[in-house]
Amino acid sequence: MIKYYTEHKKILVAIDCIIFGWDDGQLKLLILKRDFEPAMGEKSLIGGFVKEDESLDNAARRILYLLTGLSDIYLEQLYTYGEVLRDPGERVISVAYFALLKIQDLDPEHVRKHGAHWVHISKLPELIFDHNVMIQKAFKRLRRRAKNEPIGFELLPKKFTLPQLQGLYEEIYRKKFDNRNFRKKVLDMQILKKLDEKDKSSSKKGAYFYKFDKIKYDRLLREGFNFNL
Amino acid sequence: MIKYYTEHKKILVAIDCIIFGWDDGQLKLLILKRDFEPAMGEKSLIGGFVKEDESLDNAARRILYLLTGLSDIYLEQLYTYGEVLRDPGERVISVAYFALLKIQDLDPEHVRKHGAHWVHISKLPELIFDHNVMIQKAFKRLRRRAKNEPIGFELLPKKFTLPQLQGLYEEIYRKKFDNRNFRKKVLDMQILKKLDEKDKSSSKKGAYFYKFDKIKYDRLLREGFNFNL
DNA sequence: CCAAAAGTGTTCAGCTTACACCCATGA
DNA sequence: TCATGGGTGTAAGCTGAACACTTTTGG
Repeated sequence: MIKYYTEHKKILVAIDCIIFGWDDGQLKLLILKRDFEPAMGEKSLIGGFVKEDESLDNAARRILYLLTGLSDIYLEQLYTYGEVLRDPGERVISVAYFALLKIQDLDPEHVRKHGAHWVHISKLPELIFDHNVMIQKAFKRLRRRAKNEPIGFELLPKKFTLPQLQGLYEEIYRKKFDNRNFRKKVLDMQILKKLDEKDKSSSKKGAYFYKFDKIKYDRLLREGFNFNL
Repeated sequence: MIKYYTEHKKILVAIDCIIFGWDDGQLKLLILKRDFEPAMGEKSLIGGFVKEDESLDNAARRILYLLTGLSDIYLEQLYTYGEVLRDPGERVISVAYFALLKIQDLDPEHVRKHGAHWVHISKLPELIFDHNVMIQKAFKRLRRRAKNEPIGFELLPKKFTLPQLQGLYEEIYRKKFDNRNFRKKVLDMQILKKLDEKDKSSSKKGAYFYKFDKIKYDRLLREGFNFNL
């Protein structure tokens, strides 16, 4: 193969993943204790370097799979961080990815074995480099998406109750919603299937389970429908 | 300096700029005829490689300055394209930037000398690699921003008329707006200063010039105001 | 029987949209 | 004087926000 760009310098390219999960009524992030220099022992996002023969998206998927054992994670490129001195080890450009997963799909052992753990978004420690900045951006992206795309369902279990869904949104937007208005808006979209089953785990009366109806959602999309919460 | 990441491969990182301009009532893009291999002679976006000692943002500014002679351009990172085979010359990751400028600030000679020219967005030719995809994304970004941020004023001259502003928005959204509603909405935001001067170039009656009042806009922002059109 | 969470409708305000005519002026 | 583009107000519909009580049932 002829190389055309030989006069230009190459640069290390990394991936960092901001992974959101929803657990026990709380929005959490997956954080790692770094086991290599520089900054060994400090807290960081999950990351890795992009290989010569893989796309950015594939690199992100590989890194996520390595750490979670999951391959069907919601994944979206977030932003690329390229300050010259952002990594004290060497010049590294980092492409940040935004990921959502259902914590209950995860093998807790697998995660712990890799030194990762979940941290509530209000209790984030100081992370290395510009990782806290990345998280800020990811959180904004989460808010925008949650308003306009049905991505909340990527965090909840397949079967969820309306109080759970509302709790998730209240955590994402850090404010309370009126439950009558919230339920009305969600149900009016007609993208949820009500199940006969109830979740009795958090009340005596029990709350009906719902499922996100992706087929119907996709059909409505084609008809010009817009998700809006 | 100790190198920590020696086992990882480096990759070429490029910048590509999607540059919007507003001229003669039309939304245009700045396009280049490529003067190096591969794909010499084909049409492309303005681009270049990131140097070892410059940030991504600075690389984008450098490349824009080189081509336009301007340094106060609206500039925003758009997305990073990283398919392995996107550039047939070699593996290159490209960070796309989204830029807006006032065509009348530009020295037409300077631009022409570099082989660049403006193309109306509906008459875009086939560009190299994934550049057309980048433009699609940039156009979506433009639409989102134009709705929620006062970026239309980056494209218009300092003094502009309301019919001009409306024309710009109609071109961005490819649809007509009701002029009464449009004017009302814009003026209600109270971020335009009406001048005494009129533009008589496109009608006998003449249309009043306005200026975007950035000071006032910034003050309103701090008070929780949101631009919305 | 009672505590605790689930579920349910209506009203009002504000915003968006639709819509048509007069004004100023240069040619 | 007339053709051309600039400028103006109002009514109807829709959407978002506020608001309080009944239901269910395990303990």
